[in-house]
Amino acid sequence: MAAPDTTPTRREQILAEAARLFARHGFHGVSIADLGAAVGVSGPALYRHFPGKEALLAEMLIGISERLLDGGRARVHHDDPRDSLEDLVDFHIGFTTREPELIVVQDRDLANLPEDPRRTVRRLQRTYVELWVDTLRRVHPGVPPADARTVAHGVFGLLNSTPYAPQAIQGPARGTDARVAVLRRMALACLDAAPD
Amino acid sequence: MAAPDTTPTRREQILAEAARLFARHGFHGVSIADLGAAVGVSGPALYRHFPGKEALLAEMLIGISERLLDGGRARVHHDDPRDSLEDLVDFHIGFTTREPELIVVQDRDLANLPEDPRRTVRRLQRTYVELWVDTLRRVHPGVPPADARTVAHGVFGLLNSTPYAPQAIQGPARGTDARVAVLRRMALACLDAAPD
DNA sequence: CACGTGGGTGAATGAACGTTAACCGGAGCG
DNA sequence: CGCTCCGGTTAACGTTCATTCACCCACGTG
Repeated sequence: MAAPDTTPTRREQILAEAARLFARHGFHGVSIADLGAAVGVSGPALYRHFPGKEALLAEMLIGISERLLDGGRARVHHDDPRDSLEDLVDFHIGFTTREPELIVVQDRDLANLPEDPRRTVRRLQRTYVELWVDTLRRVHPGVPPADARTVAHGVFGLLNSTPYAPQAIQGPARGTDARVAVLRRMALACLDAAPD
Repeated sequence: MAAPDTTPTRREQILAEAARLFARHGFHGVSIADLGAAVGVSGPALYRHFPGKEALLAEMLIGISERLLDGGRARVHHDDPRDSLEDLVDFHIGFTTREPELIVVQDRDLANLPEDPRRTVRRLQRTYVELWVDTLRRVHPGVPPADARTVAHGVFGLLNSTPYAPQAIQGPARGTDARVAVLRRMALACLDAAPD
């Protein structure tokens, strides 16, 4: 494959900086002017790229949920559901380690979305959860759906704790590999704790 | 023991409503006027009880961290560290099920605190984490501190996922007991997954 | 009974912010 | 060359809010 375009478009720069800043200060803690400054333009220039601040957040959050859902779907097609489950874990861990800011924004600032995109995001999230629930129940058929949902939410909470680790909050760190290994083991242990 | 004073002071009413509203809409999503309305007075009346909006948040968050730390400390004095660990799990689950809004506010709105109280909260939180880390390492002496910290954060993420469960978001629900049981099993499984 | 104080009120103030308006320079192109 | 977008700029606007002011009522107490 050819080297992908290395220079991000202005639009992508803005979304990336917005993710960083929203993660650090919260949606309302970042002004349009701040965000402009972060990409080297000032204030109202952003309106050339997005219809407004909320629309920007909407695009970010919908993007995240879609990437999660798409990635998840791509990994549930193994013959052995156990393999699917492990792949889901690895995929999710990869996402949280590669883009901790997106994880933070996604569950911190959902409430700041207008009604309409919020429903979209929630629908996508629900579908992603169901992916896990179904796979889990294929591995452990005895588990009631409600419990499987509890397990799925719990495992997300567990894996999404990465961004709050002291080191992870600014830039990738030394101990990343060790943390990934520990999280992986914990997640699988949780998923196996489901039955009985 | 005598029945404790059943009528909360105005101050407590305000803190309770603030927790509810902040959890639902975020710190910046709730105006002083909203908050006043929620307790049946209007706007500036709150300044009779708190020096300002941020001070109110500070008191709430410091209160939460202190209650967690105190509760945690009260449970690590067993002879068998394994008992301490299980008590810590039960205590923490109790807190998250009894007061989901506080958990939400605590990790969503920490960033909205002024520098000074924020440091206080973080210090309290760190101490609470160390309580878990120490207890965990007493049970599994081989685990390196960094890994133990990863485990502790992960378990918090897991247990704190309760408030985001569809049912828990508004009022205590029917399936609470089942969820508690599942979470407990997962938490213990995580804690035992720590060593190799 | 006077009175101070605790807890309220509505109106005024001032800052921060999202958004819009008016204007502009340059790159591609007929 | 001249025109049209594209992506900037600064200044203005209007709202929303936290906070402060000036005033007020109702108690409990000396």
